[in-house]
Formats: sequence, structure tokens, C-alpha cells
Amino acid sequence: MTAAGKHQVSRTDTTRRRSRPVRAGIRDVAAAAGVSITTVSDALNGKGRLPDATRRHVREVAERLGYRPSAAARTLRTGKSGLIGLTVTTYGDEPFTFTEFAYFAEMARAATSAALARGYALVILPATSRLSPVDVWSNVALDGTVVVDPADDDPVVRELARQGLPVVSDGRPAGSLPVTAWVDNDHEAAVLDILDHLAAAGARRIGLLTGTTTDMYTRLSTSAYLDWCARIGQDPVLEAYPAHDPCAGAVAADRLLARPDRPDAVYGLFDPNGTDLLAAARRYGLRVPEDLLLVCCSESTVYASTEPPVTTLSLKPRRIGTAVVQLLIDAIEGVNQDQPVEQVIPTELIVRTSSMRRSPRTTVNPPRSPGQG
Amino acid sequence: MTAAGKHQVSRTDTTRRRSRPVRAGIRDVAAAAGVSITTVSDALNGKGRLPDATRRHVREVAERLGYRPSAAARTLRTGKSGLIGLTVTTYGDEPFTFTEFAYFAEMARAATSAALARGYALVILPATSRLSPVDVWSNVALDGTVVVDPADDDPVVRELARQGLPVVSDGRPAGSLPVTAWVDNDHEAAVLDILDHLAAAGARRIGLLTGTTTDMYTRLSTSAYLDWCARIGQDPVLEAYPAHDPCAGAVAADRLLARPDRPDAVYGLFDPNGTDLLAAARRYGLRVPEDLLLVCCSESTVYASTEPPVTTLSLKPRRIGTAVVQLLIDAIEGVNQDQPVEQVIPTELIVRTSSMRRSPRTTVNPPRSPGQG
DNA sequence: TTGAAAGCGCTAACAT
DNA sequence: ATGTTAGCGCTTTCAA
Repeated sequence: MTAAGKHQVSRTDTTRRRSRPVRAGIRDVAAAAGVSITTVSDALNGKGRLPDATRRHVREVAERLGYRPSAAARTLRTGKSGLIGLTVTTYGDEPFTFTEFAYFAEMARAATSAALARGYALVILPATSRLSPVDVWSNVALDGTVVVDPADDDPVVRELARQGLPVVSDGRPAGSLPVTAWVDNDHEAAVLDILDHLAAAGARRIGLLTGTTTDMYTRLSTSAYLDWCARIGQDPVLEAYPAHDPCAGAVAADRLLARPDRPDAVYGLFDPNGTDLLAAARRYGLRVPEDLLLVCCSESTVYASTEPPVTTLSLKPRRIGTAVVQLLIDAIEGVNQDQPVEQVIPTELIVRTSSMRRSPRTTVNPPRSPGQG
Repeated sequence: MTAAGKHQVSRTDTTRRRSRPVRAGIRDVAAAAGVSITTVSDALNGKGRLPDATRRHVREVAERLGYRPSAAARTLRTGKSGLIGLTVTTYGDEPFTFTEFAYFAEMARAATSAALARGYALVILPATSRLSPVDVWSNVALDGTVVVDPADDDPVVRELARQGLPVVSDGRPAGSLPVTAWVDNDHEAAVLDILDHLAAAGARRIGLLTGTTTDMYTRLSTSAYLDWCARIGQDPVLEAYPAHDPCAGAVAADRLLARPDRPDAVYGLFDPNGTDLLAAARRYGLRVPEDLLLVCCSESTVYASTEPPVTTLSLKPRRIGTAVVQLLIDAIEGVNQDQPVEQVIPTELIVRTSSMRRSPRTTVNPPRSPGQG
């Protein structure tokens, strides 16, 4: 008690007394426990060589007073905030694209879990700086940032790098963008795989439903398709639409099947393409997979129970989200410096009826026999 | 220049010189601009009565040095961080439920936009404290928190309230949970509405696909259903399953249609129920809507192009996300104190073929004529 | 109109 | 084994 010191006591007297019950500070705990603030700090943070008795005592007192350390003060002092920025390319006013919902939601979920498990939290930030009058970016102390789909010459990434903050991107950066590390799929290989799969199922002319945006995913996938066509000797049959507009997708799907050189198989690069193509096929009286083979890139489970179920390509967003965060935190904490800075996550093709010309068993037994058999 | 003071100069000499180009601080800007740090602060924050010339000059210098104010220092000094926590009830290890993806993604997106527009950012946090060895909650300075679906006696909410932080919940709190405000739909009215809609379409026995969880949404919706049954004189036909398990949903849908007292209409409380019920109906050879009327609660657009399209109830997550954030920031900033603290957002029933016994036009003309008519 | 100085609450280097 | 002290970088009285 006596050792608590004059400073604390006088401060408590003059500042605290008359105000309403304000959050207890480290000094209050020190005073109540009869130790110095250093001891409190050490006891709570597991530092120093304190006897267990002291440590336990201090913790009890802190608990009793409902003491919560000030995150701001700790951050100011240590230079680490435990906060990781999460940024997604913006279309229009919305922070992320509608068509990428399932992908983004899964990726963000995995990233959140991975971050929390290592004691960090994610802060959602806009890809465009100065969205609001006050720049949110400068209002938050970040230890590093995850950037999803960085633009070709992303100004946010550049600025972050200039500040010396580690940046890890989901999606390989174009050109010389200075990211600390990146995680991505091998989109070209994935597309070639699907085209071969469709060809093996009997496709003679494969169409592509693609986007008008110039992000890496769209660009790589489309050029892989064009290369494949050139190699095989097939004329490309593709329709592009602005991927952020859900209605445009339905129209593009329709347009693709309305062409004179109508494809007998289609790969759609975006999540809703499956249902859109299915609907378009119905409108034209095309049977799937008999008249039209179908694959789309999606993370949604609805394609397991559509009629017919649709073959999908999963980009494994969970694995990507986890990997991105691990790489970032490793960079922040300076561990695993020997780890590769580029990580390629394998994709998974989930083959369902829509791309199986060989097994047209349209009659499926119910899992168990209903009353009326 | 001379006015910059001894302190700054000596610090620059001793601390800065030999280390690598570290972020410029307010003192560096002050020195370079030949003013005091007070003037820099005022110039950058639009405070004080500085002549425009001074203000512009300081801003130029700051820009040139690439000065970024320290968020931690500002937070420590002002007590405001500009950070809002976003918490979702956890099932298992994952921070949020699979079945609520679309709802949550939309709600979070709207909340993020609304927050950014007012200069705040969202931090994703686990509903369960102490998920990781270090408690992330105490590592971040929050101005307030949004809680999605608070538990009946949510310890996180209680602790936050104890700390004097404003808490706004998406979903009305049970009992005496001390939230500052809440936003919710009128789930009971929505369910009654749907049941009446189905009855009007000719349903004689309406079933319910519900959850085993005890959250408010499930509880209110189920009891509204039971009340309706009692009032109408129908025996309840319901199947409950753990909503966080996507496979369990398919099984429950199947079970519901396998019952001896098979319903001729079903309302499913969760997003994937529509596709699951559609698949189950196909297995039992039931035509929708002729043999079975279908409605489910969903935010997904896939139900617009399923076969047949499914009637859905939207909870309007965008409006909820926006409202929740507005109420929270109002509370943080102490404005609009007169605003109601409980806000009910109307739901929207999007009627599609699956619940229209009257208009069985199964043949639809394509939006435009294809080459082969 | 501008500047000096006092901390915000904590951690870490350095006493004792 | 524990305490004293000096800041982290900023905002904010108060004085000039």
C-alpha cells in the first residue's frame, strides 16, 4: 500500500473521486494490490520473474476491479495493434462484388478465424481511399493488410508499402506491385483442366461466359481459354458481361445460347452463371447434359441440388483466406522468413451430372422409402 | 525554423538520423514547416483560427513528407478510435453460420458502407471471448459494437455494457439484455403473412422446416406457426434440424415430405431450404406448385431462376445493417438522442411460381427469339 | 495568431 | 523481486 507512491494516490484523489465510476486504470490496480504499475503490467502479461503468489494476487485484484488494459496505450507504446486490414476491390459504392459473395464470405470467414487464432482481428476497409470525408485508413493503426484482387497499379497497396507495412494479396499482383507475398490458384491450369474434361465428355464446341473486367482472374482464365481454342483448332465462342451486375449475367447466358454457332458445352467464370445457364437452356429447350454440358466456377452448395446438379470448380477460398493471413502474420512477426512468398492453392473440380454425358441416370432413388413408395 | 524548438531538433538528431527512413511524425512536419506541432495539428484537423496561407503551407509540407498521423496516439488522446466491433454468434469454431451466409454477407456489406460513410471502420470479432490464448477483445479500442443475434444472456454484451460501451443488436435481445438499441423484423407477422398467402393459394396442410437452435428468429417464427395452426385448427407438421449443418437440412426436407401426414405446402426458415425442398419434391415425384407449394426465407437470387422459381421472404439485411450502424454511431456521438431505440424493418415477400397454384404457365417464351426459333 | 507544456495509459530500460 | 522513470505521438488547455 505505502509503496504505491504519491503520484497514484494524488491522481486518484484529484481526478477520479468526483467523476462517475470510470474504467479502472493500471494505477488503480497497482494501488489496490499494493504494488507498482510495473508489477501489474508484468503480472498480467506473463512477463518478468514474479513469484506466482504476486502474479495471482494482482490478477485477482485486476479481475475484481474489472480492469481492462487500454488497447490504444499499448499500441502507442509497443507499435503493434493486433489489427489487420482487409480490403476488397470496389465496384461502384459497394465494398464488394455481388457475384463474389460466396467466395468472399468463405474467404473472409477463414481469414477471420485464422487471424483470431493468432490473436489478431480483421478490420474491413475500402479499396478506394478517401471514400468518406475523413480517410478511414489513417484512423486505424494496422500491423499489415490483406488485399483481395489488387488492381493493376493499386494505389492503396503502393501507399501501404511506402509506409513499410506488410501487404499480402489474394490473387497474384500485376506487374511490379510491391506485395510482401501472395496466394492464388493456378487459374490457367484450372481452365485447361475443365476444357479437357468437357472435351472428354464429348463436347465439340465449348463456349465461355466471361467478364468485361480486367482483373487477373478474368484475364488469365480468358486467355487460357483462347490458347486452348487455338491449340485445338476451335473458334472461340465467348460472351463477356460486367460481372458485378447480376442481371447482365442472365442476359449474357441467353445471348451465348442464342448464337448461330451455339456451343454444346459452356464454362461460366462466375458463381451465378450456373443457374443462369440452366434457365437459358430451359428457355431454348436444351437438355442438360444431353444437349449442353455445363460447368461453372462457384463456391455455392446450391449446385448440388439443382436439376440437374451442376459441375463446379471451387477455388478453395477457405484455404486461401487461411494462407493469406498466415503469410501476413508471419511477415508481421518476422517468423518463417524462409517461407515462399508465393503460394499456389490447388482448385477442386466437383463433377456432377451437368457435365457427365456418359451417365444419364435421371432417375434417382429417394434416400429412404416414403410412405407411398 | 528557429521557432521549431530545441526538443524536436535534438530528438531528430539522436533518434532519427541513423535509423532507416522511419515514418515522419508531427514534429518532423512542424520542423520542416517552421511552425509548432500545435499549428500542424490544427492545420491538418481544420481546427483553430489559422490563416489560410499557414494551413496550406503546413498541409503541403505534411504531404511532401508523406506524414500520416498515428491513429494510436490520437485514440489515446481523444478516447475515440473510430472502430466499431461486429460480432456474430458462433457455432463450433467458425465465426458465423453457413446457412446465414447470404444474409450476413449482405448485412455486413451494408453495415460496412454505412460505417465508412461516417468515418468509422468495422472490426470483426468472435462472439465468444477468449477464443484464442490472448483475448482479442481487449486488444482493440472500440467506440461501440454491433451484435448479430445476441444470445439470451450474452456475456459479451453484458461485459461491453459494463464498460459503458454502446451496443446495438441485429435481432431483438431476450429478457433484460442491456443493449443501447436494436433493429429487427417482425418475424411473427412475416410468418403469419406467409401462412395466409399459402392458404390463399389453396394449401390445406402447411408444414414448417425449422431449426433446433433457440435464437429469437427460430423461436418467434416457430411459435407464430404453432399459434396459427391452433387458430386455424391444423395439426402442426414440422421438422427441426441444426441449422448450421447444411447436410442436415437436406435430410430434414426429405423427412418432412416422407411423413404420413405429408403437407401440401411448406415454409422453410433457412436459406438453403428452397433447393433442398425442391430436390426432395423431385425425389417423391411431387410437382411444385401443383402438388406442393413452397416458400423459404432467403436473400439469394438463385431462387429467381430455379425450376420452378421459388417464392422467398427477404429480411432486408441491407436495411438492417445500415440501420444498426446508424443507431450505433448516433449513440457514440450522442446525436439523435430522441430517436427510437427499437427499429422494426418490414420484410418483403417475393412471390414466384412455387407458391402460385393459380398461374401454372410452365411454358415461358425466351426473352428474344433465338436463331432456331 | 501561434507556441509551450501537460498528459492520455501503458511498457521497457534501468535502478534498487 | 519490485519500483522509478522516460517516453510512444498526439490533442488540448492555457499563455504569450
